[in-house]
Amino acid sequence: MPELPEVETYVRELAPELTGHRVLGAQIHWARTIASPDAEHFPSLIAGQRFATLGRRGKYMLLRLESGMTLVVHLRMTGHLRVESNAAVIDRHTHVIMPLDDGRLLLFQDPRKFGRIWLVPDVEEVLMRLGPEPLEGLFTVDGFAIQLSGRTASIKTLLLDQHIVAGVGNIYADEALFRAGIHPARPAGSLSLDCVAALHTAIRAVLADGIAKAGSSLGKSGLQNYVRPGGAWGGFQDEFKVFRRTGLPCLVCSSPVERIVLGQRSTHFCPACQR
DNA sequence: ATAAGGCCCTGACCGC
DNA sequence: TGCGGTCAGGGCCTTA
Repeated sequence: MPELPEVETYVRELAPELTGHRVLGAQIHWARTIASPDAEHFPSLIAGQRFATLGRRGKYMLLRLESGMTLVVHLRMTGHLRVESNAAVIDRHTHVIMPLDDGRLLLFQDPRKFGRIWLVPDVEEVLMRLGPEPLEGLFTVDGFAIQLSGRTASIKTLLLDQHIVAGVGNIYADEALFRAGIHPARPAGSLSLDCVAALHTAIRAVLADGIAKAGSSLGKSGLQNYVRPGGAWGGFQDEFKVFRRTGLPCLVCSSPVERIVLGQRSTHFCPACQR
């Protein structure tokens, strides 16, 4: 599941492939992938546009075009954006095909069909509700504490709320809570300022480590798995302390890692280290 | 405004 | 081997 580190890896590795190249058009095989404009108008609008710079906001990829418009891509659960020379990789999960000016193909593939693509003049149309970037200066301990104060929902649930902080998903939420020593079911408003500060530090550290390892590949088969744009696996799954380690000994204290469900999401934690 | 639940989707996995 | 049922899960929508 692509979260901030996985999307950042995509952006870094796709940028040299796409920058300066022109899109010739688009074939759309699953109309709902195109969120804006509609699938009918998308191909003529993207045709002829040249990629300028690539960026990221939360879990959204921003492919900026020389025209000033931006191609925004959200991979959701199982989306893949890749550049291929060989049309043989086109399969029934390939929902958008964008030929490039040098004969290569920019492909959007997604077995689960949750991923979305926008082509917009102003990215704020898509991103306006997102909270601060966790690795940038606007994400502060004080601001984070204000967002959590008075909230009765579990801290795990609120870490997944993109309005509070952008880019954290299930993997990095569990790992950050472990690093901060906080029980995921704690009501968010019950955390002391010290706890909030520790969590703030842990979120930044775990995301930075995830980026350094090029994201987390979970070992599921085929397109179900996150892989880097060139097909290589990420490496952060080898650093997990609790995520999908249910029943295995905590790497710090040897207590069995537990799994609970919070906000309809699997949640993993060490009952001894996190209270 | 907040919290909780449903929905979109389909491959993988499980039990029989 | 084959088959039906269940699960995962980000973001958005509805309901209370």
